[in-house]
Amino acid sequence: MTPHRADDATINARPVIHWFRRDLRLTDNLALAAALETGAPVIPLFIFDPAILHSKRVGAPRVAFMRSALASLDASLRRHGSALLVRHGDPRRVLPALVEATGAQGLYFNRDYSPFARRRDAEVARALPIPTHSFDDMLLVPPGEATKSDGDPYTVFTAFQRKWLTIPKPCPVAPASQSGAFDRLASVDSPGLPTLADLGFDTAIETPDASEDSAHQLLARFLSGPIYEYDSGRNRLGADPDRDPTPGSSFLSPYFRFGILSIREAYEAAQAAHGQAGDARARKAVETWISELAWREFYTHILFHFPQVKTGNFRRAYDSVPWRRAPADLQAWQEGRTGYPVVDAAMRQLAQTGWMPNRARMIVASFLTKDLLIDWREGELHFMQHLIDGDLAANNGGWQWAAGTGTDAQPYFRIFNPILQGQRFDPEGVYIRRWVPELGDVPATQVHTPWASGHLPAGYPPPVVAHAFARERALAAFAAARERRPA
DNA sequence: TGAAATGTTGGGGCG
DNA sequence: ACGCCCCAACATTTC
Repeated sequence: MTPHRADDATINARPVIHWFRRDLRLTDNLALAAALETGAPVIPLFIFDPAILHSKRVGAPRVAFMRSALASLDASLRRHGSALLVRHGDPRRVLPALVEATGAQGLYFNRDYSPFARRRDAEVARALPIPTHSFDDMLLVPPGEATKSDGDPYTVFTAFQRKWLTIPKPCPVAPASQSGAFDRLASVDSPGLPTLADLGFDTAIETPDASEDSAHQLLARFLSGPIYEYDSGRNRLGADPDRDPTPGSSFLSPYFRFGILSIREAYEAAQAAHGQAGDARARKAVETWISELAWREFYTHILFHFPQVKTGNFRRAYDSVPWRRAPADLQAWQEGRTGYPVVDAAMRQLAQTGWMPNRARMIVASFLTKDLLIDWREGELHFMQHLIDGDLAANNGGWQWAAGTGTDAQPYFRIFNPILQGQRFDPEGVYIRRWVPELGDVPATQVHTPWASGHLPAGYPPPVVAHAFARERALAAFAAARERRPA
């Protein structure tokens, strides 16, 4: 390392700020690395924005998970002789004040492509007297870089992915080049993190540890075997999380959501796994997992190019679907009391853990939008309030896909049968019994249709609606909407 | 990353 | 042995 010269010290006296947002890690963080490379002291900053914290889409589970990530980040920074500087308020006011107080000469952050964040960041840049430096860190391919030959964004996933796969992906920042650079972190006098109660959330579920180490452990375990069976494993709802915490899913989504794990690192690791796969089937499984990364990028691009999907159907043909206002049914779904065991198991897992496997998400989304004919926005909101990985773009995309209203959505007549889905993906009823204790003694032959035995176990409700009836009702409602306004 | 309805085929029971 | 029917198993179409 080159010794500092005196004039460097003078130049470098004025610090720069790294503003952490959805990149809560020190490893392979583009904006942070760039800030450190300036040679100036780097002030690591996080801002709790009440506008986000108190929005109806934000719930205690995700805030608790994020707080865990911040605590871990703060601890890491303290090991480097620094600390996370925490501020509360509107960044458009907090940042100018902080720049004034510290004499900072630059602001560094990684881009967030959501409509809210883009507007905020533009206004922040306008409000500051110093240059801002932003980076494409969150995605392997940023919005605008995977478009059709005429420049239009893709709205069909398979076409998007074909293109996405051909685009060279960035490599992780070499860790060695950074390790010494952490010496540049400014010493920060921070009172420490607010508690959940300080942030206005009284109770919260127990969340997974949100440290970078935990993310790396999950990734390593997933790569050690499950990734080679991912395409079937992700559908096994009943795998035992005590014996195998990452049975079929990677469980990395909450870590990607907050940038606790670098997407470049994960992609590079998956590419390596692909090269080491034993046979074509294993290679295909790895490709399936990589395509989930592509889905994440696809939906981020979709929200970027079509911000109106946040509140409206991507396919306007379904604008007149007569969604039912059925508060009791909605509540039964939210609380896992629909009388359909696999639906109830999944909804209770969500309430208790803040997470669900993707298969379960598809099942409960189909049930809400098709069987109950309740507006996908209700489901999207509930998911955002409970999911620790809740992300506007991915969640919205997933819900509109399930409802049939989205980009490249499944056709409206694809209606999941909650009994068959349970039998297929939880054949022994292990998943159901884990989350629905009332069904603990029901044998596998009855566990998906507990009403069929003639007497329901105490405390477990009869089906909220008969699936065969509900299916016909949904088909008629969607078909009528299409007829009123063809696609 | 559907499910149900409808169509086709072929084995086997039976008169 | 033959024709008839039933129906499981699979394929195709429809929503």
